[in-house]
Amino acid sequence: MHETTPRKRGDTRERILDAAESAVLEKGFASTSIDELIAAVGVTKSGFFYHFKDKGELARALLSRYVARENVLFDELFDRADELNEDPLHGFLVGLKMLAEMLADLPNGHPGCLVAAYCYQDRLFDREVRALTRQAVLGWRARFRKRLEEIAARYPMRVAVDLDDLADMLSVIADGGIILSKAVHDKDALPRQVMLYRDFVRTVFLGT
Amino acid sequence: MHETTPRKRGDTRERILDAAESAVLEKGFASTSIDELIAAVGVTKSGFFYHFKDKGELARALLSRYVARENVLFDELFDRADELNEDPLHGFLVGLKMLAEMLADLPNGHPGCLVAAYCYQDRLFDREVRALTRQAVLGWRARFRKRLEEIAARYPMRVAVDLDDLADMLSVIADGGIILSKAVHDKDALPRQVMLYRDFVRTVFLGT
DNA sequence: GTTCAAGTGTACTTGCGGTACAGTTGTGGG
DNA sequence: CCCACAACTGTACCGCAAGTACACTTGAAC
Repeated sequence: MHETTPRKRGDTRERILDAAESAVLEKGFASTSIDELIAAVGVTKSGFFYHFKDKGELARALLSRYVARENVLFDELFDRADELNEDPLHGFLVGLKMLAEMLADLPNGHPGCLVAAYCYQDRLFDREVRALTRQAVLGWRARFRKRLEEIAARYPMRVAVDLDDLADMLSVIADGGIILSKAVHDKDALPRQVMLYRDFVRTVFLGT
Repeated sequence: MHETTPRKRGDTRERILDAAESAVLEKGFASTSIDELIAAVGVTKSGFFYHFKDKGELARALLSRYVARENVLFDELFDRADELNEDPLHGFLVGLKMLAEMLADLPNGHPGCLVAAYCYQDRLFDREVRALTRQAVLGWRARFRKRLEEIAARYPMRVAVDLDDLADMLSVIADGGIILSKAVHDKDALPRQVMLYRDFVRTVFLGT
């Protein structure tokens, strides 16, 4: 009855990561101070360094957790969409609509993509972190490419596009849409862009 | 024969901005130290503070210059495309192709978008800077929406999309494509995404 | 009732961002 | 010719944050 045996209440480590994630997305990694994190969490500096040997280890842990969570989220969302739909195209279109609705339901808009944040500060990080961001994006490409191949096996392509590019386009729309939403202070801009991507996918396989 | 009367050779201020721009795009604003900028340019700290009263003023000047340059670039590129083509749709499609080619010709890939970098560090900046990023993105929306309206006046829309969203999508593709390119270390990913956007625009107005 | 994970407390070093301000230099105008 | 001004240089300083070191405490599990 143990396995991990955390401690009394909600892992301090996780709460440090929570505080760090939102701070990094608002101000960047360099200007997120350890002092502010420990103040937010209510732990001492020694407590912080007990969990992370230095700031670099925090960066790695933050990104790993983020990527793992995103993958779980995509798994659940598109699996759920597929349960409602036999056809791979309509399953994907339903999944995209669910994604847009989920994004629209976020009360303060999407907080930001850590991979994007890290890309714009990549000289701060070691090769391990850079490899992780690369693998994350390539993982999303592989994930969506697989789905697009299943669709292309049943539907003729009305517009000649490369499936890797079309798969990448969803990450591109997500990251670009987040920036758009943040820049114009319109949280609905991101879900609208996802729906536009959905229109494109539908048109590619079903025509106009 | 003066007007601005700079000084002997190439404005120091411009060279500071050059150094700052590439540093900010690689490491973020906070971790771009004034010391590294003055070392790169060959000026003293006092020299720096002669041109910028503090780091915030550097941030403002950097962004203003960036946005102004981007606008000039878009003006020139799409004006040139229109000269080659009477039709607004084909002019836009030619412009997008020229944009993709220009991006593909960058030897080290696109260095990054300052607006995107600032969005992911926006708590570092004052309201003036945030207003500038907002106006920049809204300006791009207005620019491309105007072109899309000219197209829509002559071509029926085969796919029902909002023109503001379709206009925004180009900024989204650019910013997201830059992140994709940086993340996977493939400089050609960005121009391919621009071409994919072009495919979408063509399909919206010409069908499959 | 001891052991171990999960911390606390205190003290210190280093480096950077930023401030302040007086002094210097080259060039063009009167 | 020299003076004014833009464009710097030199020096000195402050406060904050990252990171180090290490001795100590506490609560739960076995």
